[in-house]
Amino acid sequence: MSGFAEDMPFFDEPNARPAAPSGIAARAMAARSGQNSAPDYLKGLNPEQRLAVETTEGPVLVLAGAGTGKTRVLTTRIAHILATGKAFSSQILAVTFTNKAAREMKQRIGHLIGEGNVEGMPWLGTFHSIGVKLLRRHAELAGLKSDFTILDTDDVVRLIKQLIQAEGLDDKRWPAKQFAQMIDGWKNKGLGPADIPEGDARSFANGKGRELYKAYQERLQTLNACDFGDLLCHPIRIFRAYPDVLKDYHRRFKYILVDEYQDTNTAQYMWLRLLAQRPQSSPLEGEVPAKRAEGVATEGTARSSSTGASSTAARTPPDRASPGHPPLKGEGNSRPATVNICCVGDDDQSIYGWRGAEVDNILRFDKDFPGATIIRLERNYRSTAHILGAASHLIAFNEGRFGKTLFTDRNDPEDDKVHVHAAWDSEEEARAVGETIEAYQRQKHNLNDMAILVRASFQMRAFEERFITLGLSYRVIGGPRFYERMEIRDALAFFRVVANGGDDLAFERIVNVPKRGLGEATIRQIHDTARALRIPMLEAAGNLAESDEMKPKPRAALREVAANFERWQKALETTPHTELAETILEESGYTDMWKNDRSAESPGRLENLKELIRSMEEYESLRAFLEHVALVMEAEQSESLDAVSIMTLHSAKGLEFETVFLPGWEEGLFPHQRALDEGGRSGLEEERRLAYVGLTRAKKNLHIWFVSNRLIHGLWQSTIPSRFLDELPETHVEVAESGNSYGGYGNSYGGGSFASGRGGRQNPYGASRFDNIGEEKSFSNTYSTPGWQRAQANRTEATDRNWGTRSGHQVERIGYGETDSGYGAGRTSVKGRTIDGELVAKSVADKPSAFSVGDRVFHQKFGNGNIAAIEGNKLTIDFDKAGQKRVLDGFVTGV
DNA sequence: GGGCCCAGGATTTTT
DNA sequence: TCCTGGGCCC
Repeated sequence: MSGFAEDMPFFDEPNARPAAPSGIAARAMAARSGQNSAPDYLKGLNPEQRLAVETTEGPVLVLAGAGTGKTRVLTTRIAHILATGKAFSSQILAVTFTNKAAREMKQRIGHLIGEGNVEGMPWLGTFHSIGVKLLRRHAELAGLKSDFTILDTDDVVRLIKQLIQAEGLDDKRWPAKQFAQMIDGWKNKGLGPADIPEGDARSFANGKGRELYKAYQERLQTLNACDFGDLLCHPIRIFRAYPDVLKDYHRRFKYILVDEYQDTNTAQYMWLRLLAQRPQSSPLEGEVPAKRAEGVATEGTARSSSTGASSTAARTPPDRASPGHPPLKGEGNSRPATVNICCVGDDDQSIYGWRGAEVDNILRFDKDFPGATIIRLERNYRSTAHILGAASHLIAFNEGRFGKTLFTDRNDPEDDKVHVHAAWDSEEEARAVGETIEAYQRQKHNLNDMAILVRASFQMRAFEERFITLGLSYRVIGGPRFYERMEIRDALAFFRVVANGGDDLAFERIVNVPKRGLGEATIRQIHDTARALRIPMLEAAGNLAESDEMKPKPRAALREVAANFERWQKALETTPHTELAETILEESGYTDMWKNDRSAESPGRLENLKELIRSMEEYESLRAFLEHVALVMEAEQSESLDAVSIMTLHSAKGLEFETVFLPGWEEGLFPHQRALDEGGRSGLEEERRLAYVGLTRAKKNLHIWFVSNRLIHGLWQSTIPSRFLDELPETHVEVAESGNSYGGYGNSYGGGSFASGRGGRQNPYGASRFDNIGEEKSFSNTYSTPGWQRAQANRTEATDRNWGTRSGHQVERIGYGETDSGYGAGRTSVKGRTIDGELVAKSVADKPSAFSVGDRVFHQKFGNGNIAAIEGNKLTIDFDKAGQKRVLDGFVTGV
């Protein structure tokens, strides 16, 4: 990564001299078709976008900054390839990460070239959906049948738990969930049981990690099932072991496009490389519009005749290209040995490293694909100059990046600077954000145009609570997904068994739902019988029901279950699937179960079940629906309501809003402590990219908040403003006077960086690994300024107050009235705060309370009340108005 | 099988 | 502090 600096001149090349060979070709072509009568779909593209669209041959990396028209380029590029007859839609492989992105692309291509023409595009989809498609065609090469089932995380965990128990291991000491994550991690890297590092193998299950992984894969095979990772790993293995198969796809795919390339993990990378590499590419390939019948995508893909023999040959290490390979630019017309692959992404928006994404993939694109054209899209159509200025300045603190600078032509002196606000605590923060939103609302802004983007979901609650009291409509995006709800998964399990009697995991899930008195013992018996006879559990249950090995009660229950499924399976052929689904839920007693349930959630669950049935209507058959569900774990949100969106920064990627609120910019929360502890410097850089993503979501108005006190795990902790605030450029930022100021009557902040001006960075408190990262260059003087030294000298538990006063003279009004005493930092409980694992703020939480039961006290938020109980410094108080609450004694005063 | 109690965990998330 | 999941008892 450090090598990038030297390579920089090359990276700048495409912009400096856009007329790379392929560019010339593209231009020539455009000229031929008449420059002035350029097709409609090319109109309105800027020169870089157009270059990205028209450079169809050879490897191309499009570095598309936030808001620079990435999707537009991708879709127009496809439209262009189709419209110019370079390939049929069935010869284009276009991969995305999410179904949403795939859907959007399909739609937009449709708009460009007419709906009728897109219907092809059979190979536009997510990595996983394309993986399934490949695997269904060649299942037998992976030891599966083509109707294999796809397990979700829940199934996987249950299965692993069984295996751990079968090994005679303590499933508490070795949690199945953890192992499932390990397997996932290995599969993200494309590693099979034989490939995993010895250390990894030893670290789990008393050194049995490898055997367990192997056992897991074997079990999947007997179940004729795959997990998500396998959808990529199996095809990789097949491609490696059966060159004929791979070659067939080489012939098929003339153009490969990849969206969000910075998010690819190693397995996805390997998969792409296999498809993209053309060892003996024909000189004509990709140039002659294929008018042969082959293009019509007959399903009869050449299959290797040698079935079985599931290959273990592919034990080669990850397919990385030699890093030292110099870029072969300007090699005239010689065609690189790779397909026409176009990857679009933004290294600055790589925020999924923690789940296996390798930013490195995008950073070494030109090494992997020598002769690559790199095109930067830096013209931003989304945000104001202030927002872009702030974002660019911040992201420049990262080292491992290509380096782009977004710019805009927009220059409206009316545009607001980025607002930074301080608040006392998270409630105050929520209140202030609420007020700001209402102020915007009064100016006729739509709630739909506003979003609150948080780092961690626990932050959402304060906003929700506040908005409920205000009567402000909001919608939470993300959270528990529809298909992850218990009732939905149960229902799906019934359907899965009906569609595929061999789906043991689904069978186990619902065999005793609703309760039929089939306890663990019975289930074990079914399990054992099934294993012994190598038959599905459903079948084993049927056999047992007819034998006399069972006690009468479970026997009757089993008989009923078996009869039910038999009946439903028959009905599958004759009954419309939505109708059948309803019947199943009725006859199994599942709907009744929830109808009889008196808990608060049951009406919602019944509603969800109805919704499930409704959503099935869009699919042709039960099987088609199940396939969809396995791959699409999302539920559509209704857009009709005008509401503020609340979501995590992660789920905000790719979205944009007129007005964006970014609360919680405090050390420990953002950047998140765990990211720092576990990810070190790259962890910090990823957090910074997350901040960058957050900033660049805003079109016009951007408000950042930090608080001095946050309730974490039930204890109030004093906090320090995020280092990212220091990394915002003064010229584009305005520090608001008070928490709820709006539209900026606050005076501009003139005291240098947040760090030096406010003192109290983390540095004073302990040795930090991160002290000299990123900021060192710009703020190398930070720690020697008089301000910092003063701060260090003054550093006491009352830091909060310093923050307060720093953020404006009106701090008092952040509280409610003249409240220094009530919130006196001296009595505020400060839970031990760690920096790099070191306890830096001594806990004062265990001092006994000075109050006694029955005392009349006053609390800033809850008003007057009487102390009902005391536990150390925690008081239970019956408030006159607010009811009974537990508060820390530092927050109340005697009356 | 249901309810109670205690321990442990409490970023981010797609497929 | 608050929620979840699992163990244990009736």
